[in-house]
Amino acid sequence: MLKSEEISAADAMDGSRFMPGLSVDCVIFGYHERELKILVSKFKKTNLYSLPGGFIKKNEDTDEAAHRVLFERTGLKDIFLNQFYTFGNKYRANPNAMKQVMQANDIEFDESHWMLQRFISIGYYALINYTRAEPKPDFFSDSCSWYDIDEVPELMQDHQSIVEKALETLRYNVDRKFIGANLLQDQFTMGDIQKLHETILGEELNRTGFHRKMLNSGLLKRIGKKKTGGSHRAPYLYVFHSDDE
Amino acid sequence: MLKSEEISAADAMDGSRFMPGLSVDCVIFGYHERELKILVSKFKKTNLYSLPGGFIKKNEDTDEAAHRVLFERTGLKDIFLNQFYTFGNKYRANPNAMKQVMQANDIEFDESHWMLQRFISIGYYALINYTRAEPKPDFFSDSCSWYDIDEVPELMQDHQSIVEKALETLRYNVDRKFIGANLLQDQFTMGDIQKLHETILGEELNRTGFHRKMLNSGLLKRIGKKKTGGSHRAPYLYVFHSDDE
DNA sequence: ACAAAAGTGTTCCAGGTACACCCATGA
DNA sequence: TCATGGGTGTACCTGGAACACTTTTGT
Repeated sequence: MLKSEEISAADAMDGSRFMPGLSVDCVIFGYHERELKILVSKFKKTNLYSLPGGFIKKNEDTDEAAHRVLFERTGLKDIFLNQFYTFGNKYRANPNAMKQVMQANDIEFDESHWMLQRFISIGYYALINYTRAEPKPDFFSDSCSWYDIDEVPELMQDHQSIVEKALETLRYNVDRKFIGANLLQDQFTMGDIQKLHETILGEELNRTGFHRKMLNSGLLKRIGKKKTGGSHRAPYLYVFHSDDE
Repeated sequence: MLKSEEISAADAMDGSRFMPGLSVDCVIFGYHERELKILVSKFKKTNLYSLPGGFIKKNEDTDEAAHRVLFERTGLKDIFLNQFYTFGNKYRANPNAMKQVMQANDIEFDESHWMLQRFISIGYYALINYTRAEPKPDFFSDSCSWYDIDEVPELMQDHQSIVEKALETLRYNVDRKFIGANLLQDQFTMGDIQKLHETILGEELNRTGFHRKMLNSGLLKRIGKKKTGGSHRAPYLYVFHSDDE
């Protein structure tokens, strides 16, 4: 079902379809069992790891390009996506890495190939539901998979600092935007949200204070009790208001 | 003294020097007599107004490009400059306006000229000292001058929304960053800062609360009294700490 | 002496933190 | 019935808003 959207080898190498010297890079966050994770791609037949990214079609908004990359990698649409910074250092070119990639894919190229030039990259971060995503590698990659945020392999170029800036932005926005609504299941307990926030921020939060702050924010709606849990009082379940009101 | 940095007609039109399809646009804020102002350029022999902007040289950081634009328009270096958003709507092209500009400058061009294509623009906002800037038009402009923020003429393309986003970011950051240090003179009274903040935010602030908040922030240093003022108690003068500590 | 604006003290309230206590549930 | 984690009440602290009062200057 994704086939129609997939980029073929010929398409991927046809620089004339894209805005030259420009790319989008996506820091795609997921959350599972108290771990914050991101998606990382590994280029075929190399040891090069990178963020999922792509180029911007000549008749495509940059936001559309980011959504397209996201869809191609995860199969998900209508995702929370946020532009956070544009990386325009003059040394942002990757000739050696890209040569390796093209050689590994038996692609002919010369020194002036467009993929060897300098790129300016627009950084987006996305929040997705870990259980719903089905990570898929692109044409150049043989894997696209989840890594715990502190176990990310060494990334090519400045992608490590892109991740850091994304994480910084996420932390900065954590109690200002609907973070949980995108990273959690539809129904969750107060403890679930608190654990999520603690994982993102990397620090423990006061339980009762957090509880009240969340309730006062008006974002949550209490719906019932859960029982399957362990040997303790069954907590309420909550949903985010925007779901149905 | 600026001559060596000025862009000549030939240079300005030589697209091969720049990253294609990319520009920086600068919202340059100044403050004078309780008015927040920005610099706006007017293209020669047209009625087109735009933000000061420029292209990114092939061997230049985007930040450097923004600083260069700023220097060329104001004669100032080491300016507070902040990237705030990248505008990548697919309709960001300006063929009609640019044709007018080129015709007005007797420049020959055809339909495929690089300046007629789609541009993605990286938005920066700058804070400068109104009294120190010496606004200078560029090659294509016959003026570059200050406009009160609510009396800005109609700007070409989406420049109006760039201004709005810059202002929004400025308001958001007003008590988080060293706003005053960049927009005020070296020495100022508490009333001066309060009036600046009120102007930026577009609302009145509690005098005593503001006073205390500023003192508690630890950013200010009290240095002495001023007397020249009107018929009232002489207020203290302050400087920003970073100036000499 | 009076008006004007600046500096400072006091009070009040909201939000956050901390602690305590009770509640419900499964082993 | 006990351990465990969830829900809620109360006390405290801090920072901002609001108000009053005092201080200093020029007219």
